[in-house]
Amino acid sequence: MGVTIKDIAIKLNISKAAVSKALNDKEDISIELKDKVKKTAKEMGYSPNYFAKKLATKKSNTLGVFILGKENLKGEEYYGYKFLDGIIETAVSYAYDILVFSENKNKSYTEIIREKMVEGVIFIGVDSEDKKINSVKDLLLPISIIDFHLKGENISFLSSDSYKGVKSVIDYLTELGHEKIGIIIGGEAEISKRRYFAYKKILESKNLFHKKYVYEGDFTKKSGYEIGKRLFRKKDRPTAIFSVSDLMAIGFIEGVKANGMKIPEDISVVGFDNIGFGYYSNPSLTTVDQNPLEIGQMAVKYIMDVIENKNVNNEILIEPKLIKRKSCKKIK
Amino acid sequence: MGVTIKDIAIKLNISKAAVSKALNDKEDISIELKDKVKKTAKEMGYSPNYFAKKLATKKSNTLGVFILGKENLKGEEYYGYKFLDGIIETAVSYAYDILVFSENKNKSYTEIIREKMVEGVIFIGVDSEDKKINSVKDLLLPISIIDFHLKGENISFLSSDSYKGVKSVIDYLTELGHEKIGIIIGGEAEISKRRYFAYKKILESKNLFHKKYVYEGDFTKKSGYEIGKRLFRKKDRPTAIFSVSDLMAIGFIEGVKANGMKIPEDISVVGFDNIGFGYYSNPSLTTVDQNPLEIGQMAVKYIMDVIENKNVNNEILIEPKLIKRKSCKKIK
DNA sequence: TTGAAAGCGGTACCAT
DNA sequence: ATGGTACCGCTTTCAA
Repeated sequence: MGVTIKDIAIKLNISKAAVSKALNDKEDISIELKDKVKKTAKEMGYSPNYFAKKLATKKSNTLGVFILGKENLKGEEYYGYKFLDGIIETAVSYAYDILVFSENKNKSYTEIIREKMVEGVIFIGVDSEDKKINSVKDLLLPISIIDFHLKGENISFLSSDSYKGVKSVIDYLTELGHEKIGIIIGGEAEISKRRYFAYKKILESKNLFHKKYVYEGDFTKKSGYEIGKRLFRKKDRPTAIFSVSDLMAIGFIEGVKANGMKIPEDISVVGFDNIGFGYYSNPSLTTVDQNPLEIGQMAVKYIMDVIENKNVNNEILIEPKLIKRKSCKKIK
Repeated sequence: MGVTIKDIAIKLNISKAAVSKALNDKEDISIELKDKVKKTAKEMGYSPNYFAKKLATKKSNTLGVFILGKENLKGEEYYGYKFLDGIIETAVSYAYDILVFSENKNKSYTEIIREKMVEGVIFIGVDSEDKKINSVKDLLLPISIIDFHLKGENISFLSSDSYKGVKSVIDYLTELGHEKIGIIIGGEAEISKRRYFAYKKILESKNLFHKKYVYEGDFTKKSGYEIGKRLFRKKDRPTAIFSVSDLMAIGFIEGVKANGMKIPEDISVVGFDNIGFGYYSNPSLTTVDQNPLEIGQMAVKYIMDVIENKNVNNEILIEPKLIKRKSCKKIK
């Protein structure tokens, strides 16, 4: 099996070198020969042997993707796969292949990377306690890490831009006429704090921040529910609520409805994360999508830019997307 | 960069051949030399060049995975990625690499497969209208296709076993004392029909089947809700409901609760699919997990079995797993 | 513009 | 048990 350039060379009675050059569109070869070679290559069903090519050129044209952190979840969906679409799509556009790896007890990240000869690596789902990750610094390969900070020569950090995400929420709500905008936070979690700070800063700049509209949950749906339920009794209620997570937002909606109030008629609500169920909740949930597609795309682009010696920024924040659904209403 | 076997050979003053044999644990080489070679290889930081090896042996040790059908979804989660865990894990255990591909306008499946020289291919998310898939028959490679039938030499069909899944539901409910077990079906959808037939067959064998307990939804959450809401008025109600999908089950629960009835006190409910939100619903939803992990594992195993010339079965049905949560109650 | 030949880093056959 | 060497399929330098 397998037609090789040698076969083509013999058939056309020319040299292997000429065939190779023709097939690779090199300059120093006549157009006529190029066409002839390409034509017969197609006729003969030629398909290049990538391993021979890679051996000769010492370029693997391959990126590695480590998909980690799946064992820490209980029943929840694994978020990490969402980046894969953007990664594959972009890699293909650069004619790169994607090799996927997972946790491996027997081999270190470095060993795997070296063995497979990838030209760049993307890490998804790195655990904050992961010590082994440090060793990849020595590789000097371009590396993109999603949602995890690691300082190093050609290492980038990618994440969605919390500030812009929150800003899009507040802008949207103010456009709809809301001025009393509450927030449901999630305790001390890093991610909750970041979103809360953005919220506070933005509202303060508009003189709309009020401590009394800050409600403290704990990232569970139940905590959102309780807040929604208690809301009924308050005399001074916000007209809109921004929940730092979709799950609490959905709990909140249920809690509010449990008292006979209506969403969005009585209060508008916006979540954050764009979990699958928000699409089906009642009403469907307006939320912020972290834009994992673009994060994946940029992870690849960073690596390509390093390979092509372009200037790069090691801190890449992606603008999240506001997904407008039915849980918000224009007032006034 | 890159220590090669030649470097090792020079250092130890032996031949490349000896080094190669030692590193590959061949029989015809002394143990002493083996140890010595391995030791210095490690010292020198040797890492094999996989491309050279693959070129020489003509074995790629690589599997390709096509991840398809992502553009047909609106807001829902993409299910296909769930198979990836099992695929990667199993491939690693066979020392195979995984190359992932996606839709590609410019190249056919066959072209990609041939170019990348994979030894086997797994298809995820093949569209039922996909004509191009037929061409892969000519490849004669071992191919595993999840949830899609394609007849061919070394082509396997993998899916979860609907019958066993439904059986585990009914068995569980009868164990809990239920005899009036209703079902919410989803119209004419293939998947709904399969589950309904299993339900009917199993209940009939126990003389528990009654047409009046069959409720017709349409796979939307809303349809489940309506059924739940109407249930209140019926004089003869089932004590348990099996919904052919989680989404309808969750809608049903909401509908039932809207009338002040309680789950699972007034009626037990079981879903199917194990969507992420079932874990958070109130009460959390007992459901059937299709066991995508094992499907992924078996997809790889099939390919390996073909490669190793073992006997294989081209129709692989995986036993789903019943996930017991809080939406069912023992009666009597 | 074309071709001969060396080399990429291994493997494997055949001698020794 | 160890080594010499051809070869896997392609690229690339240098000469023609």
